[in-house]
Amino acid sequence: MAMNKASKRTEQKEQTHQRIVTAAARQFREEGLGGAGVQRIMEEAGLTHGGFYTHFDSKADLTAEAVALAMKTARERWLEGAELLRGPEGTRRMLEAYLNRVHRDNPGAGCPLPSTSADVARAAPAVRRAYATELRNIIESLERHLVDPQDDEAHERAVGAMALCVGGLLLARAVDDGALSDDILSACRKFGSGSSNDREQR
Amino acid sequence: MAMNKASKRTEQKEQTHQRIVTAAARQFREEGLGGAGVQRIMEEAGLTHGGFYTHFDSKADLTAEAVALAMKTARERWLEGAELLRGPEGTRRMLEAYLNRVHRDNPGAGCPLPSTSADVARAAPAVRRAYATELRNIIESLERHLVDPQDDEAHERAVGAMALCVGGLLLARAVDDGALSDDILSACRKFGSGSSNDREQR
DNA sequence: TGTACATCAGTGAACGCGCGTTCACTGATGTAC
DNA sequence: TGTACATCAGTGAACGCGCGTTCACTGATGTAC
Repeated sequence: MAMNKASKRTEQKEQTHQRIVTAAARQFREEGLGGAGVQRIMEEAGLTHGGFYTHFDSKADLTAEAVALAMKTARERWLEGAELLRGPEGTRRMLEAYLNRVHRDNPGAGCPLPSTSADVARAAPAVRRAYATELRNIIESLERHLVDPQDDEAHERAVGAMALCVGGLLLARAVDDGALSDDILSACRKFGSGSSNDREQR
Repeated sequence: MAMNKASKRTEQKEQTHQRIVTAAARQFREEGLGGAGVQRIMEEAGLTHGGFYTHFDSKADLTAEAVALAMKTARERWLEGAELLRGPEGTRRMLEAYLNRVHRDNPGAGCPLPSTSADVARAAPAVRRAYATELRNIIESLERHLVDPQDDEAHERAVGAMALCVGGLLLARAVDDGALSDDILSACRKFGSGSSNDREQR
C-alpha cells in the first residue's frame, strides 16, 4: 500500500525524534530554554549535534515540542488520582502533591510551568502558541476533575490553585536556604487549603 | 581630613555605578538574567562595555546588586499604601495592585520575582544569597503591614498571597492570548480575595 | 535469489556571532610643592 | 598662584568560548529488476 509508510527506517526515525524531545524536555526544565543547548540535548539522546536538523527546522521548533510534551506529562500527573482529588479536600491534596520537597528538588522531572514560563514569555511565537494551548488543557482538566462538581467558582479555584502552586514552587526553588524554602512550601499549602475548605474546616 | 573621601571623583563614580545597576535591574527583568548582556547594560548606562570591570568584579556581582535593588523597589511598592491595605480587605487590594494589566505588560518596571526567580535558582551563590535576604524582607514586611494584626495566620497569608501574585503574573505573561491572560489575572484575584475574606463576604 | 542502485538518518568539521572578560591606553581631575 | 606629577574612570580593541546553524560525507537500509 502506498499509504503504509511505517517502514523500519521511519519507525526508527520516529523513536530517535522522541528521544531528542524527551531529553530536551528534561534539560529545558533543569537549565531553562536558553540554558540548554542543541549539542548537549543531542548528546543526551545519544547522537551528534549535526543530525539535529534532519529532525527539526530550528531550536524553536524543538522547544515548542518539548514544552508541549512536558506540559502534557504535568497535566497527567496533576490528574493522576482525579477521583481521589474530588470533593472539599481535593484542593488540599492537589497542593500537597505539588508543593513538596521531592518536586522542588527534581525540576527536570517535574512541572515545566515554574521552570520555563518566564522564558516562554520571551520565546518564539511557535513556543508561545504551544504553551497557551497546553495551559488551556491543564486549566480545563483541573476545572473538570479537581474541584467540587457543584462549585460555582470551579474556574477560579482551578486557575488560582494552579498559580499558587507555580508561584510557591518557583520561590521555594530560588531561595538558597532550606528552612525558608520549606517554610514557603508549607505556608502556600496552608494558604490554598484554607481558601477551598473554610466551610468544612471551621 | 583624610577620612573625607567624598571628592568629586568618588561621587561621580558612585552615580555611574548606580546608573549601571539601575539599567541592569530593568534589563534583567525584561530579558532574564541570561538574556541581558554586559554590553547592552553599559550602553543603556551611557558607557562602553570595557569600563564595566572598574565597577564590578564579574557579571554575577552586578546581578546580585541589581536583583537586590529591584526587590527593594518591589517591596516598597508592595507596602506603598500599607495602612490602606490593612484589615479584611487588605489582601484583596494587594492582589488588585499586583495582578493587573499594567504590571503584566511592563515587566521591566515591575516586580522581579516572576521574571527572574527561575534564573536565580540556577545563578551564582552571591545572587542567590542576595535574593533570599531580600525575599525574607519582603515576607516580613507583608506579614507586618498587609494583614490583620490579630491574624494568627498572618505568615501563611503573607507568603501565600505573594506566591499567588507571582505565579499568576508569571502565567499571565507566558500565554500568547490576551483573553486567556486577562482571565488568569482575574481568576487569581478572586481566588486569593476569597481566601482572606470568607468570613466577611459570606 | 542475487546484484546494482537510490535513499536518507546520522557524522563531524566548519561558519559567523555574541558572550564575559582582559588590557594597554587616554585624558580629565586632584594633589604636592 | 602656577607648574609637574599621580590617580583612575572610562575607552576601544582583542581574547577564548559556546551558541545555533550549515554542509559535504558515510554507510546501513530498502527497492528494482
